[in-house]
Amino acid sequence: MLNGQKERNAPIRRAKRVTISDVSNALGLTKGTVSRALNGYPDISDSTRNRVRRVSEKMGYQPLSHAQAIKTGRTRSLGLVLQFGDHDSHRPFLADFLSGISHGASQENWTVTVATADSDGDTLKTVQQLLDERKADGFILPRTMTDDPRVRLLRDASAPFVLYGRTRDTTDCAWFDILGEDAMHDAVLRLAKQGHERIAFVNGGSEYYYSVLRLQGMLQGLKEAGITPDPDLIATDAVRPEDGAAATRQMLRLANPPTAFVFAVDMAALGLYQVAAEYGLAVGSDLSVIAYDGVPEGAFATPALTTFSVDSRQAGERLAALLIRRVRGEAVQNLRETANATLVERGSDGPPTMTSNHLVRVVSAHSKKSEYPKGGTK
Amino acid sequence: MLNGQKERNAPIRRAKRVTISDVSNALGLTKGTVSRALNGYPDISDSTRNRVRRVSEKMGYQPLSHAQAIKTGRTRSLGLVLQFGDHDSHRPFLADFLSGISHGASQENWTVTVATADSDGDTLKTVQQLLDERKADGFILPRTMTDDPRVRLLRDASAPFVLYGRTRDTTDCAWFDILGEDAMHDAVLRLAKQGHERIAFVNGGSEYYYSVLRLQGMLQGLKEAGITPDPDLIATDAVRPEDGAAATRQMLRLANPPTAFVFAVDMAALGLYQVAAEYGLAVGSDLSVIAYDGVPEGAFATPALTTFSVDSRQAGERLAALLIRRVRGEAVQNLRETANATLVERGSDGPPTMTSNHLVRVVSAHSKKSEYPKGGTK
DNA sequence: ACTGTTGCCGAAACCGGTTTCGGAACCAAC
DNA sequence: GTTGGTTCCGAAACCGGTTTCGGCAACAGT
Repeated sequence: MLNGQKERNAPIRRAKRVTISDVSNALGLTKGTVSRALNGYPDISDSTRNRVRRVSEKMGYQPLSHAQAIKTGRTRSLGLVLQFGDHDSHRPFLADFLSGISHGASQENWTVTVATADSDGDTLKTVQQLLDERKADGFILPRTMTDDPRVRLLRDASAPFVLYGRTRDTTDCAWFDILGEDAMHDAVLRLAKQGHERIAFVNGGSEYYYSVLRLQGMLQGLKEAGITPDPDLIATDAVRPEDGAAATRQMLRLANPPTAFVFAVDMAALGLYQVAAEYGLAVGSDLSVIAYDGVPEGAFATPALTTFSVDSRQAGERLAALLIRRVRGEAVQNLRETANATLVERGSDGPPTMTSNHLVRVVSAHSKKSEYPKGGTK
Repeated sequence: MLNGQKERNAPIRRAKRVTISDVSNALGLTKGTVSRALNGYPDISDSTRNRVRRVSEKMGYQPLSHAQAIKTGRTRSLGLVLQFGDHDSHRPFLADFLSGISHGASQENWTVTVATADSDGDTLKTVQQLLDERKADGFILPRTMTDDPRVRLLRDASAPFVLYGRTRDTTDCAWFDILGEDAMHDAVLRLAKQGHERIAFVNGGSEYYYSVLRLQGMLQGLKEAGITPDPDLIATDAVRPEDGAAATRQMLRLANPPTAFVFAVDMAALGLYQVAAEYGLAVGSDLSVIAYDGVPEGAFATPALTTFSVDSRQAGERLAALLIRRVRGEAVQNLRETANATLVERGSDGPPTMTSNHLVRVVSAHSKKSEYPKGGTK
């Protein structure tokens, strides 16, 4: 679609910039020479190069990125396509994440172009468009899936990108990721040490690769704690409170319910609180829960949610740095970093106050009771 | 600072685009003519113009914004500089807000460039830089202050901008805003109707213009309810839970404490919950509270916070549309829109269970008691 | 029939950079 | 004193558009 007809624009009066010609005139050189000097071409003598650098710095010369782009195709801007859909995904971290990206970008005098989409297809379309319009030189891909169509698209277009998260096929992939598997592992061991023997795991969206990893970490933790995994105590695809509540409810109705829960996602874990209230169970004693993400909402729950918090700002900053290096041609093998989530100990976990056997009686008692009155939360 | 030397770039293989020359060749016209035809110059015959439009559409021609920018100075991108500082400001709404902006921008084939800053000075510097580098044709200014330096900067540079919020000096200002004053007014009347007679108001950051407006709305509400305002029941600069807690605590210790609170900011209102727990007061009955913003955290408090929710996505979308029209030269007088917040009735308000006199006894009893044990929240 | 207008388009300059190409100057070697 | 090879810079083309200017053809006026 062409942008319509009579789009007559108002003039923007802006301070006139110092151009490369200004610099070259001041130096008595041609603009071609100045350009080559500044861009590190080898056929410029050191003395001239230094002279050019000094003068252009003094004159405050800054090349106009879109003027360079016309020849180079590069804009010095990184693209970020956020997909907001059904569940709130990265909503809570967004501010920090963006702040980190922007900070990392501006370090190198780059900018950030963001766009949003509301479906996978929409996201791909948007990425493609940004690429076509040269509005982004490369992309940061948050929330990577096990098999990610964005990766396929960009790989095929041989356009630079960097993942926030990992993925199955790592060909051409650079990434930054938090070791969620380690966090899950630690969470299980912590609960086991507190005396829990029935530990449930409620995983996040199964399309995301982090789910694969976190499950692995959890299972490894169980193994080290000497607990045999029980398939009934593993749920998937819980990302919203409702999902978490459903999973919790189902597991509590087992003949041998868990006394502790590990959630792969904070927001899902918040659903447990609601179910606990329904059954009259105290979170942090009757029922323990540890989750992952560090969303602000967790701090406002009572008791506050023990969680593994990720530093989204750092993630953003590292991703920006990595992507810039990627655009500049560095090999992906050098561009893979990880970091750890940090445990925030709060009040939602602790030694169990009842055994699984005791718990099952409380739950069933409540179930019978609530068949008559319309079981309220209060 | 010049971007260093040997920044040798990797080639990006990208689908080759159809350029204006391709189109002009196909038509047997010069590229100048094609350009003028597409951009609505009057010296092109209707028949030619239509022919050009048809063919370029069929060929999928899309002008490269940075190629146009080199001559026009415009990139078709709107700038958004987010300031994250001390308190979390727009953190919770950011996702929706961005989504709205991005959506509004892409409607007209524009893009969004975002940057972040962590102080007022930093923000101004960033805006200036984006302007200098032509990375943004105009700016969306969220959280406008009564006297906003960003407005002064952009006004002086005669660069287009649009406010999210209003400000004192409206010269050259276009805006979109939510009528927070109406919300505050309605909140007061609602509480008054429930039977409250002592109604406190805890305002937000006093540098923001919304505080001026919301206070006005609140006072108007009191007036209509026939309640004389009490200066002791008005606090300011509460934007975080701690701030709200402090204000609440102070007012509860008055000889004649309020039974209801209106908060200008949700996050501050969450602090009241903590203080209520300290004093053993039940929110929603012993103490009523209504706030404003609609942050997700409010839904997770118990009881859930009654609040006036703002549609940030809509705000973003409208702002983008307004800014684009502004860049295209439309007069600011046509570019001023407002909308209303919508009341979300939840459990944090209701008829008072005690009079102010009764309340004061509960509070003082608790104060004495808590001098001995180390007063815990639990 | 001669002269102004007007409508419409081509030609060419321009925007601010990058990149290719060629040649002048200098040096060393034979 | 040629020749050959480097080193280093100027000249000019180029990128993909926009905008100014001028001129040709058609039309109207007298």
